[in-house]
Amino acid sequence: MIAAGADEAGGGRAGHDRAAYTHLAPVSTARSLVRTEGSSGVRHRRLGSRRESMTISHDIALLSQRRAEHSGACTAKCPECATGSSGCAARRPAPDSRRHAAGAPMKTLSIADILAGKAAPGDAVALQGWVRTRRDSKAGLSFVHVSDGSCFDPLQVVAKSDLPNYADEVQRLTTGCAVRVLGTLAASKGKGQAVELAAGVVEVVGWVDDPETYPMQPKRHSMEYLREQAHLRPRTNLIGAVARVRHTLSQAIHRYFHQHGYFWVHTPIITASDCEGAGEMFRVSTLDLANPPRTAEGRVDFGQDFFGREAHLTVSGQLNVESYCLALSKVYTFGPTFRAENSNTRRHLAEFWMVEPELAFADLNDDVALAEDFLKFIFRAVLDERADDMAFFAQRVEKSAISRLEALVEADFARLTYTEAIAALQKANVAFEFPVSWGMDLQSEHERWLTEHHVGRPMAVTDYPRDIKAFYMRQNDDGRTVAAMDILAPGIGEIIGGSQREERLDVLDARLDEMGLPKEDYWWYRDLRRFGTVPHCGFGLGFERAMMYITGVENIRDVIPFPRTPRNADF
RNA sequence: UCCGGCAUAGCUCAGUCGGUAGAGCAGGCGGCUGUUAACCGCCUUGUCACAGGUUCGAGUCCUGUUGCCGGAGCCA
Repeated sequence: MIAAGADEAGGGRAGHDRAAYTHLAPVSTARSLVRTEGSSGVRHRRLGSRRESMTISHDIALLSQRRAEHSGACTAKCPECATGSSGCAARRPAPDSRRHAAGAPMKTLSIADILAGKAAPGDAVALQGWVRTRRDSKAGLSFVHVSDGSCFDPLQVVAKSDLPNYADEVQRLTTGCAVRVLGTLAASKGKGQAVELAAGVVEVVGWVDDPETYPMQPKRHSMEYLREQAHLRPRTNLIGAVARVRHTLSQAIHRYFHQHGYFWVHTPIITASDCEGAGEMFRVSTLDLANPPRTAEGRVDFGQDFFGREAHLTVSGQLNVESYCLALSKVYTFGPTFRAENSNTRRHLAEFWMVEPELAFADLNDDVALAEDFLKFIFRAVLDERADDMAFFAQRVEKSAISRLEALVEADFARLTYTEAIAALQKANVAFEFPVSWGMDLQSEHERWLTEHHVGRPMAVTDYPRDIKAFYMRQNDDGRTVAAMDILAPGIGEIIGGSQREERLDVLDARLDEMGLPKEDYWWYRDLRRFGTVPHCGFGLGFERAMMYITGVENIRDVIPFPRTPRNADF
């Protein structure tokens, strides 16, 4: 589905055609490229001083001179160059380009800065980035789209044939070449962009070896192929946008908690604790696998291992963060977590990031309120700060990418107990694959129906049967449910799961016994209930799941830079 | 882990009933144009995933292996 069809030349690309525009998409998400009104004021702040302008002019002259010298040296060293061989290593200016850069005192502007109006037409500007496309005009100029990743849009460089290295280098630029361009920002004479850079100097910082086999060709690639080129795929439109949104979402998460008085607790990656619950864990060991020490019974003697006991990668920071919650009151953990489950689906990773806040002197109502406020804040931040990338997702990946986020941000979350939800599902005139009965866990189809059809907006389902939930969730007075909650959202289903924690030692112990969990393994967790216990609650948000929801990207492997899945830890 | 699908040029794919392989893009050369994934002409490129089997003959049919994808389970 991902790469159906081969009509890269034609139109009629559906919104779900994820591969089509991953690389060079001329998608115009640039709106007000340069604010003409008042832009001179901005310019003065950044580049307008006489001294800076002179520096830039000097820089251009300097680089021109060095370019000329360099070309001469190249020809002398390399007879092949004269024949026009493009693969000649000796002609490549890479070593010299360091000198060029070192000798350039001018401040380089990012494309994001330029498009934000920090330079105005007429300003001298230095730009550095990677070539997306080159289009030549025999009339004596080339159009080179350069991207530096600072924002979605590339900047068009107009290079004229009077450049000293025009025929020798500019016309040999291919997709992926790294360039540094000094020039003058100008209002574009063409359509499709408001401004462009009239090049005074085009310096090739890094050539592309063998352009024919450069993996990121200016065409559609399948998502599967891009995963195999994970080191180069950030140069595509899609993965670049994902990377920027990931950053913005991460920053928004930290900002939300910081602004609301939560402390970020760095819970451990390696855990020797046995009490993190079910789920296969990755073992951490320094033992010689071929010849491990054995106990008298013939078992592997982990007492001789690095930590003196078995150790694993964490599957959740929750239990650890609870201990800091019962001291700092409002805390959260945000880091990588690991599951060694052999689950190969589009929604699972062996290594993923999780956000887990924990709040003391608080109950399930506070938990739901926090989740709602938190989700609205972080989604709003992405909409506000990455409008360019979100426009791309809405245009090329998932039509409703923006609208459903806006709907969530505006919505008043509904609330339903599990028992009420089951009643509603049983009354629904819908043929569910899994029959509905009290005591069962809600399937994805049930969650989707509840949030999309029953209430038609984001919702919290609370108070689930105790028998289908974890040992640490607080038992309700009815004796058969626990104070757990899931946040469900249209278009995805469950996005957050949380609970009020069992703060009563006797109830917790009874629960541990019931589930056959050895109390001694939970000694420090139980201590928290012995020494100044308080009602507290928290929830977990899978960061990549949130990324999928935001971007509409269907496979979780494409919203994380280097995905780890069964049989795949390349890069 | 289970079920299903797929594997052909650097990339995206076509390949009919079994008869030794094709298009577009990329790349090269030329033309044309303030171009917009430009366009036009010509040219270059193959261990048909791997290992067996059936057959006069296998990209095509059969078996196995590996990898990838989707769904389920598990979950975030």
